[in-house]
Amino acid sequence: MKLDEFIAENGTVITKKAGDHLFRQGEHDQSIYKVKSGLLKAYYLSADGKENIKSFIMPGDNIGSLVSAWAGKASTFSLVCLKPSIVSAVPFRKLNEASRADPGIAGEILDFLLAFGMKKEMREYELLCLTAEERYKRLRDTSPEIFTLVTQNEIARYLGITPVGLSRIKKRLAD
Amino acid sequence: MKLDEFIAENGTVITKKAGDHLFRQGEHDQSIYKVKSGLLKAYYLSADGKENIKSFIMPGDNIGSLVSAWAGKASTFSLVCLKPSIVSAVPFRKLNEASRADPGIAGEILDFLLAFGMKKEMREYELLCLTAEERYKRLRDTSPEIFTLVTQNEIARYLGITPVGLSRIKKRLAD
DNA sequence: TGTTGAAATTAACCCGGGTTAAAACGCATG
DNA sequence: CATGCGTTTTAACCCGGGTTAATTTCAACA
Repeated sequence: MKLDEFIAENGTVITKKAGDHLFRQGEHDQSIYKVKSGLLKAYYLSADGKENIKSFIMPGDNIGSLVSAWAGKASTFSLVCLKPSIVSAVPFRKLNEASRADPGIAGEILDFLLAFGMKKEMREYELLCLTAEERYKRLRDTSPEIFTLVTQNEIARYLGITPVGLSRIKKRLAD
Repeated sequence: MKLDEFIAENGTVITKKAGDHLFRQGEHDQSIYKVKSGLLKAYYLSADGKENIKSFIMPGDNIGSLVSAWAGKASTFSLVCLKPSIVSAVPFRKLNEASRADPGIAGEILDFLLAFGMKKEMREYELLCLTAEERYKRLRDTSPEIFTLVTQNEIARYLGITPVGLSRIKKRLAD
């Protein structure tokens, strides 16, 4: 658990209320966050003001804008607390330096990135190959907890459809 | 360029004809491939036999099934040559060991995974937030070469629509 | 030059989900 | 208990893309 130690030593503990942002789309943010408690969501805001939810982030999860932290560009998404949350933030630069110096940390970061990559692959698969209805069934079967934590509105935006659309799907399945 | 050296030393050069597979969905494959020449595509086959293209892989690119190589599970996609191709394959295990031992290689693998993660994020964004028409325009503007390399059929399957749908979009835009 | 087969276009019909707006359902608060 | 506000449902209409099948285009080759 060298990585956790490193974050404990070098990270800043941040306490946020529901509705508070850690960063917003378009801003630069060089931190990687580890969630200690609470619930967050990462979302895109499209040109016409529509919200699309990238992911929900739960205690134990890591999150940060790779594009911003690594490539130094503006973040493509926003990160906001859905519930009061405590996270620890560590500058990506420090993490990167540490990984170059300490093989143990490098290994864990590697594992983390591989897990991250696999998760993204899964999401890509779902968005590319499955219908909205199939994505809904999958979410219901694999992450039922999420339905008790967020509104249906947000589930819909995560599935890539509107709340109205989701309501219809549920109705259709109830027959 | 320590990583390239490592692959040159430890990799196996493989020559394939157009149409040959490196691996198929459902199989186990522990290799990471670096493309020297040619053109490949990674694709999903859904239950009803529909093909969805995950990505095109060009010379210089790396590809492999993370799920299979790292987690030891069956690959979720197939990898096939669209043109005669030469790739070098290196077992993921060796790469992993090398990265634990050599910080230089670890650093490069880290960079690779970060770049990979960013690419996936971009794709997730496109599939989640953009319409098929917007995705088409984006591809046309950012990777025009691809249109000279593969059939429209494959462009469509990459965009997540049918060839017929793509033809309609082109028509619509031509006014 | 004509033939053949793959790729691309077009047309007709269908359907899932978007959009807008109205109704119904909570559930907290005074 | 009544009020009010956010969430969910329902309804009506629209539209993009799927599906199927016919047609056209084009390149390869005899």
